[in-house]
Amino acid sequence: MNDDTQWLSPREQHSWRAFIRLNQKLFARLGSELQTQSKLSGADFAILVALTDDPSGRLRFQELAKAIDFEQSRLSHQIARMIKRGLVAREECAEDGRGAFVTITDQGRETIEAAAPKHVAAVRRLVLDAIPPEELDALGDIAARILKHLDETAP
Amino acid sequence: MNDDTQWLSPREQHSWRAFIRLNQKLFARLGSELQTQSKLSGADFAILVALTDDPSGRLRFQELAKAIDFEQSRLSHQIARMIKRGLVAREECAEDGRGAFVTITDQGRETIEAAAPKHVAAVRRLVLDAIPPEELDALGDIAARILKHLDETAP
DNA sequence: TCGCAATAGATGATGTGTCAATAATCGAGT
DNA sequence: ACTCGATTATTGACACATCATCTATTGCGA
Repeated sequence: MNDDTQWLSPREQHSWRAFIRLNQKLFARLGSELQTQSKLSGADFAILVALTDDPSGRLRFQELAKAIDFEQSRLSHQIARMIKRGLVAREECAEDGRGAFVTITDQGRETIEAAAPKHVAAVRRLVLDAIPPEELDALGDIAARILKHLDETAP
Repeated sequence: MNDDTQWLSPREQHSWRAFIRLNQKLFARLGSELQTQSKLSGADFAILVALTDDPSGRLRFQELAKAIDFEQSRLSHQIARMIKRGLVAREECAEDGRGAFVTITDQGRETIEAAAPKHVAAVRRLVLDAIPPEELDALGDIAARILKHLDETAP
């Protein structure tokens, strides 16, 4: 192994591993609470929130995909499953014969309205209660910084 | 909706959403680079690293599961797939008739030794280059704090 | 208006994660 | 020595993600 590799320093490694581990545990935990309390996956939740955020309660596939950062195909499968469960519906698009809207159903609305408070409570209990507001701000700043960098180093 | 819910303040929401989004994007990106450069999933990588970390290159399922924070069943499926690809092997355990070891194969070793430098480079390029060392430390501290809280609030 | 690249979305194959149920073995207490 | 609960790992079913491929439509330029 032609070793000009810049391995992580112990300090770097320590922080990086903590970060990785946090992500695995935290999102596993949040996902599992969502699942047992509200029968929703994280993806379900994100989609229902995005649809609720829009005044008309409906979005084109592309818009929705962009809003929650899903790939086209992932979204297509996801929506197919959600239609089967009655959470959303497909609606043909008049102006563009190829396109379609995704709309939230009444059942979808009820579901998200019941789920959201529980989810917020979980976030508060698991994360916000663990760190003071300044640190949350710091976390947000760092996240935003890395995100920006990621977008600049676009694939 | 009986609303005594403590919704997130705009400030909280801002930080929290950035954090979520970071996780989705960053790990998707790292995973996809790992996949295309080294034909490994994040799980494959974690397992090979854990096995390499151990001097004997072999671990009991339980130890391995604990080391990388996998559930039993997930690990079992994962190892089954990796055996099929020749990256690891199963070895019966003499002292405990129930148990088994997972050992890294030569091919597994070659694979991880080729993959690791590329992965480290990706972490450096995508993350460490985006933030100064103090912020990485801060990130590590916050992550550790939340992790500790998560373990205390055990499920 | 014809031709064709680009766009919108669907689909099937495959790999991955989770849950519930199962089977084998261990070990502590009787 | 026996029994029974705990531990160790596997399995099958299903939800989810990704990739490559496919179809239909649009819209642009010759």
